[in-house]
Amino acid sequence: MGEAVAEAVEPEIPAGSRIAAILDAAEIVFARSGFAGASVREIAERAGVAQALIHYHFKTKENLFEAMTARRSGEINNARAAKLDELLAGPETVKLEHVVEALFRPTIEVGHSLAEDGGGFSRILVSVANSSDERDKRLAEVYYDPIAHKFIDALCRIEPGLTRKDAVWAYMFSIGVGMTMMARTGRSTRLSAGECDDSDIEDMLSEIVIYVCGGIRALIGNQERN
Amino acid sequence: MGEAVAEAVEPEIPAGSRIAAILDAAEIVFARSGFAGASVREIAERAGVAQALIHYHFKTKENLFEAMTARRSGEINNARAAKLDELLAGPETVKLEHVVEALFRPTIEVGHSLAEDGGGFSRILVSVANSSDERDKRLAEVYYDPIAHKFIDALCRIEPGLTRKDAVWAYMFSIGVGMTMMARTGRSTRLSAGECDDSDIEDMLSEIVIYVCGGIRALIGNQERN
DNA sequence: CCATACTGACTGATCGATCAGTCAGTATCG
DNA sequence: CGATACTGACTGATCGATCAGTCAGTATGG
Repeated sequence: MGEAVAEAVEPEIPAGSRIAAILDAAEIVFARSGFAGASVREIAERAGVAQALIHYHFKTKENLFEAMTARRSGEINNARAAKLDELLAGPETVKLEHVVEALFRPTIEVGHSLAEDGGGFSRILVSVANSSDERDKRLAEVYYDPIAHKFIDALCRIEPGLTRKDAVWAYMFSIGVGMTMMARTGRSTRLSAGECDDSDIEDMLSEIVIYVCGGIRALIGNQERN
Repeated sequence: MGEAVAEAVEPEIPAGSRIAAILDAAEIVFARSGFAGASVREIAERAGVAQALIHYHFKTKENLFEAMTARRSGEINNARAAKLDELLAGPETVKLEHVVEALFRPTIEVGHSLAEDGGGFSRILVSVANSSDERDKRLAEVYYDPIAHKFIDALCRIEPGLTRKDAVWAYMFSIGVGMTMMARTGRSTRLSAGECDDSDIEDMLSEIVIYVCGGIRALIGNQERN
């Protein structure tokens, strides 16, 4: 099948437009305050537009939130899919470590742009992924389930000892580990007196890859335990 | 030093009291709507008390949130500490699997009470743990850092090959995996067409223990990689 | 000339918090 | 004993602030 996957709703967003300014502002404000805690007023102020313009373009606060989510999710998942396809298309055997890196690296590289403290869309992604709220669950399903299936399929293919069930658990748990990285709470820095710096992306990512691959491999050959 | 650790602020909460009713209601409403999304009015209504009574007892919405958090966190971490101390006090060598279970089981057993859909305090814990909000960060630090240090120390003791730095990463990543379990989004069920049921606590917990122990062990002997 | 982009002024609803005041119980004192 | 003083628990009413959303009208550019 083709390559375009998750857009078709977004009719392109001119980079310098007021719409892009609104989405940028929304990303920062929603990241800091969450959906309920954010106000359309503050987003408008930060974007330098009238509040009514937001309602003119997006109609509701919920639509704005979804548009902002869709924009970054498209970026992230296109990059993820490209990396994964490249790995799977190659002639040599695929290392689990490379798949895991394809899963995580685009998320942090896209997610940590904007927002002065480096935690822009990442923070939103964390709360959406962990929320039981109906809106957030729908967004996770629409924008992240397709890529999840791709990675689960890849896990099954490169690790034939992994049952489908354990591959799904492996994926879910690994995403959970990734959330630690995305949340950027500074807790690891505090708990380690500075040794584990969660703003040092490369260091954290290398540790995560080791841990996650170890976890996934531990699930292989697990089918007779049930 | 003594044994009492995290209370001393709470002057006991009579089980059948109105205060307990308010805390129960707060737990349900905050779990569903988050801090900003919840309203003191709704909590009062669910508790069957006047809204003003909540302000009489707790002064502010923030104080109410903290009191509710403190109550359950005390339950959870007392149970965690008891299980861990019991393991470490025994004569035989401590298995990593048992430490991991001591970390997670109290969390789900306490956290999944109340709230019709089984996701009561768990949901609050997830959002607090992953939030970059100052209030949530303070709560995590006050109520969860002490027990975190206990478990990190235990990891270092039973797995001498683990550096302190990697033990902190191991702890952080493992908590991240646990969050997957606490969030109860139903996503694993959806992604697996029913095979991975995140409301089947025992099944999920046994998978998590395998994955987390595999991840932690993969970090052992990692010091020369940097 | 007309659609698209955009705005200031506004609305009704709802928010957390505060208020004066009620009421049952309890200690104090003659 | 009974009157007085005082307490904590609790409430209905209401405060000002803020919320998302609406609308009539203006500017602009093809």
